[in-house]
Amino acid sequence: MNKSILTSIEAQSMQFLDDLNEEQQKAVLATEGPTMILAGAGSGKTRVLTYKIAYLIQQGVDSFNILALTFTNKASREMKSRISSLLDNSESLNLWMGTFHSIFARILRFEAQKIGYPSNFTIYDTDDSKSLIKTIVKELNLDDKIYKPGLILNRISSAKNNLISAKEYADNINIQSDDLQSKKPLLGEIYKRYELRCFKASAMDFDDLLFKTNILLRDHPEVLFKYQDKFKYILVDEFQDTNFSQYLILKKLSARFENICVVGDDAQSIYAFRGANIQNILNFKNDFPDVKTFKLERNYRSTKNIVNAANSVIAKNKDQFKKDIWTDNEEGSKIEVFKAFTDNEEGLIVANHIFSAKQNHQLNNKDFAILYRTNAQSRSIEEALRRKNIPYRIYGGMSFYQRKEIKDLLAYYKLTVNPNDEEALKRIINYPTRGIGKTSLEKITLKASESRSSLWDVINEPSSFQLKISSAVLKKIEEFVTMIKSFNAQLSSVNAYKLGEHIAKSTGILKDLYADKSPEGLSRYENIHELLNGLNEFSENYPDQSLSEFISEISLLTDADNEDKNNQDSVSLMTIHASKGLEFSFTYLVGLEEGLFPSQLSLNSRTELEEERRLFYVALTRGEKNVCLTHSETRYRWGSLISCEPSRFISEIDKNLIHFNYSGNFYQKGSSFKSDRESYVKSDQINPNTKSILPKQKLVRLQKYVKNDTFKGDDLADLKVGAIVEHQRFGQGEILELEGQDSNQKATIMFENIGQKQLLLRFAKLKIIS
DNA sequence: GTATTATCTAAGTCT
DNA sequence: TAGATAATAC
Repeated sequence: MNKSILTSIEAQSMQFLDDLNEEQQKAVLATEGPTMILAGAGSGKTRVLTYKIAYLIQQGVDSFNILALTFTNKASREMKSRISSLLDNSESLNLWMGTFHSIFARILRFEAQKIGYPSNFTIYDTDDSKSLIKTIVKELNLDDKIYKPGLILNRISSAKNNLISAKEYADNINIQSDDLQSKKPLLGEIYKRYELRCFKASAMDFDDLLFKTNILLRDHPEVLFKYQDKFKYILVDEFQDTNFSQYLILKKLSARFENICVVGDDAQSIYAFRGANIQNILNFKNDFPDVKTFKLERNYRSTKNIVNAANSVIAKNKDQFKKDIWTDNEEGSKIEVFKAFTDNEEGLIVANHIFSAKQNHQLNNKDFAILYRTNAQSRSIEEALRRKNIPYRIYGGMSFYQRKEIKDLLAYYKLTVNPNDEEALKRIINYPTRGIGKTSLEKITLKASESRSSLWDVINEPSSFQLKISSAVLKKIEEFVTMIKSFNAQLSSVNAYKLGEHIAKSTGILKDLYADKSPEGLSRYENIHELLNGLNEFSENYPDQSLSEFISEISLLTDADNEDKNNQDSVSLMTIHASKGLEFSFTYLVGLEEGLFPSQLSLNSRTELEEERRLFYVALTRGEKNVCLTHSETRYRWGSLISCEPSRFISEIDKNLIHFNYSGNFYQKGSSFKSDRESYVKSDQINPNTKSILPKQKLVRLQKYVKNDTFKGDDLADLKVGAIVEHQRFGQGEILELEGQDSNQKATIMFENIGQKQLLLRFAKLKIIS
């Protein structure tokens, strides 16, 4: 071997390692065999993963043989680009890197036939799943107040995450008695039907992507062998948040080479509710007895005060691994606490604090983050930021792809790709309205379930199902089918953007939204264009990919994956869950109140309360320089005002590390806080350039009112206020008021027996009595 | 079948 | 409060 090449490689690897501390280096160098890296918050675990992959490639491992599972697709993009710059080549593009869901969706598409699915299967989101469950509950004539779709989906989801099939679920005696006790004995039956319907619709839900992968690897040894051989090195980020289903996939895939490296922090496990299991860390030690373990305990992110405050909180949890997180960073300022009287005031306090911190510390908006427990809390914060003219961006919440207009257009795309997609079909068969209404759809659904066919089968050949529908409607159905077929025929021949645009135009969606000139209508129209722009971008980047690939791409996007298009400098608003892995110079934690954080629903059990505490730990450790906590004495919930106690988590922070920005006893209400409060509220001046913060809904109502109120007095038909008229059904009455003109003229009539009614004269057949 | 209005009920976190 | 559903009118 040429010695000079070897030394240059060695020199390069040395360069790598120089960026890492000793423990990180050891973790990177341990490439062979199972390794577990327990990495505290801010200890540079992403860095270790990135360097480890770069090191592997540099050591001659083919990048095609590396599988890396990250928590978001964005994280994977960032990691890839960092690896590229470390290696100064484009090898990272060949890596199999992404979220569990997107990686295994990709594999499932490739191997779909083996488990009886077509490769163009669609992915049902939560709304689709709930809607399907709802139909099933209705079909079984069950009470949807007992069989709530959301709860049922949770139950099915956790079954799937524990690899319990519908049949196993229904046959299991323990589960049966559980469900009987909760008065839902037919859950197993619903699960069975749900599975069948998903299969008929060629659809998989989120959990299926993992569940079916397990089935695939279990029932097809040759497939398992193929991927075992392919993924010679497997790396997993955020291992503490993997569930049993994911763990089993990892275990199977790594069984041959056992080159598996997992990175995680039990203190940051916050997804138990979707099946994540800290026990996986323990299982890992059992399943891979010769595992090498590394601990990263040095925090590079936060000040001493923040690190110690977080440590003092997490120490209250009984269930945890011993760790000693420390930092060499400056001491920094104490955790600050502010109290507000209302949730709106809480928003103002935060907005004002950001406003002055920005000036005092010369910071940009993007150095600030406001974190909350529930998405609903963002509203009052947003309003305050708008008043202070501080640009912000919300991550999560009602995400772009969940909007009605977007889902409508996407449903057309989905149906084009997979006509069996029942939820997509139901969504758009009568949107824009084409005269195929509820009754017709019910008839079609009935025929479909009678013959165990898909809705598409029925409408595709109505005659062979003896569908009893008027010929006029039948014709409309036929037109609809022809339209979808024509889209489908263009799938492989026409560019994705061209076809997508064609669909938006020819179905009338664009026209329909264009016609709506209300503020919401306008924004819906813009949203459709945004989707089309995204599609166009996709088409330009991947010219040979069809609409089909676009659909599968976006159905697994996390909200954190969406890049800020304008790359604006803005304050980040998100739930604590969404903030995992991120860091911000100034972090605000709002709504620290009992019943909100910790959540009311977590107070029943220690395990759930401990998860809330870990969540608080995650939140605290996002902050680099400064962490502010706020709580409010009152808060609107379900439209009514409730009073709130400060969260127990505030008092769990070491007293020496926290500063209450209101004098007097913390638990004493009222007090001299008032002066603080006044100074905050006073300094808030409404910027005249800021748009009205009147809710959109109200604006619309106002416009409607103005439009209809053009009182013109009597018009055609000689009808006057005070005239006595007779109506076919309502009998005699007196005209109290007339409004509108021509064909829109409307009369308010007081009928003798029925009382006051408003009728459109165009429709109401009235005889004039006097 | 469609459009408007009235009533109900729900918001915990995410793929 | 606000979105979803049921009721109502044509």
